[in-house]
Amino acid sequence: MSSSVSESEPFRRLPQQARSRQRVNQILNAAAQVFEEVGYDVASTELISNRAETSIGSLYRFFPDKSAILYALAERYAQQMQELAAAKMNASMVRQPLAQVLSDIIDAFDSFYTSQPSCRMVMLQSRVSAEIQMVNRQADREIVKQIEAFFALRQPKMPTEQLQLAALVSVEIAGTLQLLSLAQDDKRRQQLVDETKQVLIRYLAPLFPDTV
Amino acid sequence: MSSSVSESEPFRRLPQQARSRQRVNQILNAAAQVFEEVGYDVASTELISNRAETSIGSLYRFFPDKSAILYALAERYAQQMQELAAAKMNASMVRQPLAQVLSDIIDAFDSFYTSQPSCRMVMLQSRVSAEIQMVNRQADREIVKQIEAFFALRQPKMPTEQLQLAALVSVEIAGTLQLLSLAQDDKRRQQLVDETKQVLIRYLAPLFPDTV
Amino acid sequence: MSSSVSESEPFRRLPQQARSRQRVNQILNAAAQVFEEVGYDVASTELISNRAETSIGSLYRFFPDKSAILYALAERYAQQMQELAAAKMNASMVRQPLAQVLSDIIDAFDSFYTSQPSCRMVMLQSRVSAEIQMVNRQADREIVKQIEAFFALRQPKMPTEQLQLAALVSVEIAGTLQLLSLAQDDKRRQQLVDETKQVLIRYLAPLFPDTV
Amino acid sequence: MSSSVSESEPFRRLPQQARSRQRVNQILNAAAQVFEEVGYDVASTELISNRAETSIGSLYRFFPDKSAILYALAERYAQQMQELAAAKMNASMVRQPLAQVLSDIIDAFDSFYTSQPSCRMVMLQSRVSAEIQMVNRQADREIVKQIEAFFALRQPKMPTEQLQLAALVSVEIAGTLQLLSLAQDDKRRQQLVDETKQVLIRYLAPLFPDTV
DNA sequence: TATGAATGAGACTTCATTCAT
DNA sequence: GATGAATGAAGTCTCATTCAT
Repeated sequence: MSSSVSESEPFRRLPQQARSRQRVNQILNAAAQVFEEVGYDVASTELISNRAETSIGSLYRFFPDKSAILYALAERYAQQMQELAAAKMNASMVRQPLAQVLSDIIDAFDSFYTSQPSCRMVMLQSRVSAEIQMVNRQADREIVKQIEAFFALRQPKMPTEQLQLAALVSVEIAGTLQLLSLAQDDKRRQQLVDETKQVLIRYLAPLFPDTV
Repeated sequence: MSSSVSESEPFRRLPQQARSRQRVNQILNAAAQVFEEVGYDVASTELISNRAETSIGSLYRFFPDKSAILYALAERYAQQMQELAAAKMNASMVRQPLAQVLSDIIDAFDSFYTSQPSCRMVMLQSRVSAEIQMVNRQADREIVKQIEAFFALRQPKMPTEQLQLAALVSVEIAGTLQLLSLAQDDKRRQQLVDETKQVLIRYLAPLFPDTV
Repeated sequence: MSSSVSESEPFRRLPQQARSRQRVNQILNAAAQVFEEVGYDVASTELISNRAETSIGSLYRFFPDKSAILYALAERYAQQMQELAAAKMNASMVRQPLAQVLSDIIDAFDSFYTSQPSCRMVMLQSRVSAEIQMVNRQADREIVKQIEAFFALRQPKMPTEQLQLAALVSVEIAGTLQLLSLAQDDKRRQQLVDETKQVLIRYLAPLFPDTV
Repeated sequence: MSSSVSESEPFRRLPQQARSRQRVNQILNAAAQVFEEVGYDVASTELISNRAETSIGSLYRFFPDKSAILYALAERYAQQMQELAAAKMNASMVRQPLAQVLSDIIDAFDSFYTSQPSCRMVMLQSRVSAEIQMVNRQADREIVKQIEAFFALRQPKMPTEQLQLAALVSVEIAGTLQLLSLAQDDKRRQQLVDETKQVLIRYLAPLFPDTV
């Protein structure tokens, strides 16, 4: 079985891992599509593996069960968002006006969500599932921490607890309004994006009085 | 069939309706418990009917399928919340300071959620399910309209669209932060409740300059 | 409950029975319709009782279970056919040519079946059900006996066993071809009716050489 | 998926097909037994899969629902009968006396039915079910066509319509009498078999005057 | 390692039948 | 007697997961 191809393929050391990673991504991409199209509950593992052009057996090689796919997907999106946040909220932006930074990051997230239509459903569903299983998704915490760190740079004297709270509340607000905006038509979505900026600015301005 | 006995025995229908309503409530209460305990997906109609001390057949007499129970429950909660909002935001409160009204209503919702532990899960899950089925839950819209009307009383000159947007955004923010707060310990929850008030006041104050 | 109408209805002795009979007929008529429309298996007792404008409880007052309705219906049809056969095959027809008698009776049955569209399904289904339960429907036997008796009149010297066999075979043939004919369009049905006459004449002629 | 492995391992598909076919046959054989023992309605798919020593899931991999099993079984029997008819009624028998050919084929069918006790029930039930669903079973038509072709060989000048009618009527008569005979004890069954031959000979003789 | 046939627990649902009113 | 809500056994079928090839 394996002997018939043993000489024909030159490189095999690294590709092993690379192919696994590729396979995982195929599956995640397929799952993202399928979850978006029919919802998590209705999506069957068979449908996902078909869409990924793999077998169901391969799917289970990489994911212990169906929910693991959802979580991995949520993790992947969360990581991408974290990178986005990192790019827009790093130390070099500390001197920028807060309104500018917020506006930029919210626009960036809007672009991201818009270009990843499945993200919305994955986020919603993984949130509900995580709730039920009382799982605290690590990636979510990360982004909050990042923003907290950014806030700390701007207001070093503020107590950690308050920084944390502000970061958490900001992320939560931005998250829901974002999710809400994605269900609307384009005009309405833009309104909601703008309103999100307003909400956050007004909320945060008193906390960062000299850097707005 | 039902018309042929109309002259005799005036209250035959009524008791039946009452019993039906009671049965429906038994089932909804049981479902609320079960959904909270094990989550919507894991909850089986059999488990719900057992918990309701009814037969599975009776359950299916009143609800076409499991999701119908979820929606009915969400509807019931939504209606209760609507009544809560109506009580706290009626015309007689127009002259009260906005901060006061907001604080009261947020506290009221906090009490409500706290006393109805299943509400959170039901809201989360029905939101996700509704998303998938693109169902726009009427009850959700109602509460937004109510708040919009309240805002209109305080700022009659504001364009409808802006009123709408402010109401929607406010409801959405209060909703998530509430949901978030319920997952926390008591101290943290109180912090989040207070922060919710802050967020909304700061967001709404510029829109209602003379009535804060 | 029963006191409120006790004086208003004058006659009550006989009507008791008469009403029962009427109720039974309502149910049988409804069942005939429903069986024809959706088939025996799919027909639910609730649907039948609704169609009969009675309650399901009443239905079960008169029939111990669902199959009893089918059998009662089959019995009713069988009895009607028996009467038909009796009318067309009595002693006064012994001197008529056999071909004439056969033709008349087959036409009579054709009219009967055509006017009772549900008969076909009832006969088919009750036959299968009876097969399974190894029930020998009495009414079926009756009609065979009747024809046997008629044959005996025309050929007194023929052994009973042969008479029986001829009667059974004739009834069976006429039955299937009839049932087959009813599934065809009008022209084809007439062809089959005519062919049925041919088959039986040719089969029976040698048995009744001097009375064809 | 299936194309990417086409070059290696030439018989991967074949064994699978063979196993599938075997599995299908297991299920059909089990179903035949079960249908005969308890009747179609009472037979459950679970019972069938147990009897087939398979899982219910496998059963549903091959058959969409219970009725599909019945139809497949009916189809299988019909095909076997067709082959039987083909063997007994081919062109080489055209010069044989018709009485001989009929006798042979009726005996052959009698042996077939006797050796396949479930056949009777399946035929009866599938006929009723097909009636209800207005399905015209192809296999039934085939055998009629075959006999029609055989008749045409013997009487080329007879109009097609008459050939068709004669074939249909013959099949129908042989079918019922066969089915009837199977419900009888051995002696009676033989009588009915003989009588079936008589009926058909007398019916067909005038149509094929020079080849009886 | 990849495959996909096989598994079977368990979900949803129906409907014949009962029985309190 | 009549009613129809209630019952729950039993059915059909799905799908996450396993495992032989």
